[in-house]
Amino acid sequence: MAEPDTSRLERLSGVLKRRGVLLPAFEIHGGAKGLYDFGPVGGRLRNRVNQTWLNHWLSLGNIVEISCPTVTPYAVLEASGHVGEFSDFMTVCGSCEEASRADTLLESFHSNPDSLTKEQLQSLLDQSQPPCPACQGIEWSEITAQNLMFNTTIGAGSSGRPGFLRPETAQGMFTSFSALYRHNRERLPFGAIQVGKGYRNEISPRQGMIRLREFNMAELEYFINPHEEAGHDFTPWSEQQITLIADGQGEIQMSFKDAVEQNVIRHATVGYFMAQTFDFLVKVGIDAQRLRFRQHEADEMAHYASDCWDAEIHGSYGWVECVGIAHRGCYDLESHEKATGKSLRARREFAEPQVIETDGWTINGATAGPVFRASAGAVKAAVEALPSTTSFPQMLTLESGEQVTVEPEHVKRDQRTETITGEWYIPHVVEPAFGIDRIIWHILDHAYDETGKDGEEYTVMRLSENVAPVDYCVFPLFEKDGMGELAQSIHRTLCSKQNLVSMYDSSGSIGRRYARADEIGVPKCITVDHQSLEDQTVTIRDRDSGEQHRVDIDSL
RNA sequence: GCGGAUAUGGUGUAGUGGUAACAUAGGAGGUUUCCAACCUCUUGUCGCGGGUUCGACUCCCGCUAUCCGCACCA
Repeated sequence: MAEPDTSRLERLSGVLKRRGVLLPAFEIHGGAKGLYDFGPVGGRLRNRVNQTWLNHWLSLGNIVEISCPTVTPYAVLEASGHVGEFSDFMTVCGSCEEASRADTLLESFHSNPDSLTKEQLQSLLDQSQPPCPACQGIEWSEITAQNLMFNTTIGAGSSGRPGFLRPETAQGMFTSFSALYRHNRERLPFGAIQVGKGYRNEISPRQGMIRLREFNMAELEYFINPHEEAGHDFTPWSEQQITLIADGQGEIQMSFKDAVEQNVIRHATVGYFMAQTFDFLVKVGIDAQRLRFRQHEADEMAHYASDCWDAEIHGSYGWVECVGIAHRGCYDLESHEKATGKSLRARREFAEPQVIETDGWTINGATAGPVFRASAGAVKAAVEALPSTTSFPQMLTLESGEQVTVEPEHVKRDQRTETITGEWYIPHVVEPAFGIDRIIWHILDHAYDETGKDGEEYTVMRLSENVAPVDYCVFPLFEKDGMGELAQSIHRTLCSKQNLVSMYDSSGSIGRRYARADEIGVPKCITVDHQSLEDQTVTIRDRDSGEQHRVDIDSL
């Protein structure tokens, strides 16, 4: 692997800033850490990547797009576990003032300090006095909770409710489950996708686009019935060898199909979405040779997850996690169900209806109720536990220890046959979560090519046509004899077409204009020359080959 | 969050206690029959806030941001 080339990184960042792709946000006010603008070129690029992502998943046929608020009530994120998970308990060294995480300090004093409450951590810290990793001091300040989510108040004054800016889009998909389930005619599997902003108040954002405080994310929540075999078709990827870093096996090369069959990938749906993710990333211009999937080790995974893989892309910052694909079990829906008491379940019918025969006794409410009053419920439970052969009157000892005599008129025979045709279950979820900014960074990183054209420095952004921010540049060879007017009219015709962006450029020599177009990755340049005026044809130049061919204006 | 370095046109750099230079880029015009050519004209800059000083881009302090280590990264 090549050494990180920092000067290439600097030149790339320079191009991105100069050409309006990525810029530090609010720079005239001094800038803000971890916040970036997508400029006039980058904004379009981001949109194209988002659109390609949406189309990629919508094409599967059972996936719908939704959009949920970024402002999220406290209770939602408390139920999801984020309030707990996103809090770090910090303590500060008394001698060198270095801040440390309390659970990290206490790792050698407890098997799982992450699971302790703030109070437990405090008392363990006081007892064990771990040395400061920076200065070996053992004096520690009181533990404080630091939350990595942005706090806000929803509403004003005393009626305001606490809330957060969402740290991920996923919770909206879970809280909307009932609407999604109904929309999908109450049939699983189905998925919901959403692209949008997420927020994490990182202590120390670094490395440009890699760790941001506000970021673009795209998530799919795919709801499945755990009682059903997944049955995915992996033949489209059968020739494709993928680099996998499997838990305990190191780096291996194999196809998705083999990985699933050999249980390296532990769930077929996870494998299927890994394959789909691979296709998406290649589609938007990620170099397949610099893409790998890394499995989370057992202790790295959230406790409820059964398998989790990260798609990692190699670029100027080394290998960076850009997509996480996790089998989350029923954790999320169950958490919201517990917190709200609302059912977030799907129905499955049994292959064979279950017949339950009941033969026993129950109380006659009209007679037993007035007699036993407050104990009537307990009497009912005791009577229903009796075998059908019991005869009355009968002395019973209730759970409370109270003794009662149940007379024949207090009871009636209960003989029923119940047929249960199915059950309500909590669906399982497979979640591919994409860090769009990180992917865009790597698209640019992989596309950025410094060629030594005629011994001079020359840069080309070899962006995929699927995501290129500008589709066409239209140039008049010279702005005279009507060439400018013809080029303008072609430019406007192209712009009026859906999902097409064209740029008109007439300043500077033709070579300079090609160079400008190459630098922002315009795939095709159209040039109007003298011949165009005579026979209504133009030349089209291909960015990567530099070759030109002549076509009719009407065929554009 | 801690330590170190840095901050000058759009970009990359030079430089000075008396308000700034070079390259490149941008605009207008000219020239040119297709890959950053050339000529003329032109636009635009000392991160922010204090202090010292007659005067601060320059010296001092604070802040912010960037880069590099350390720590952190569900």
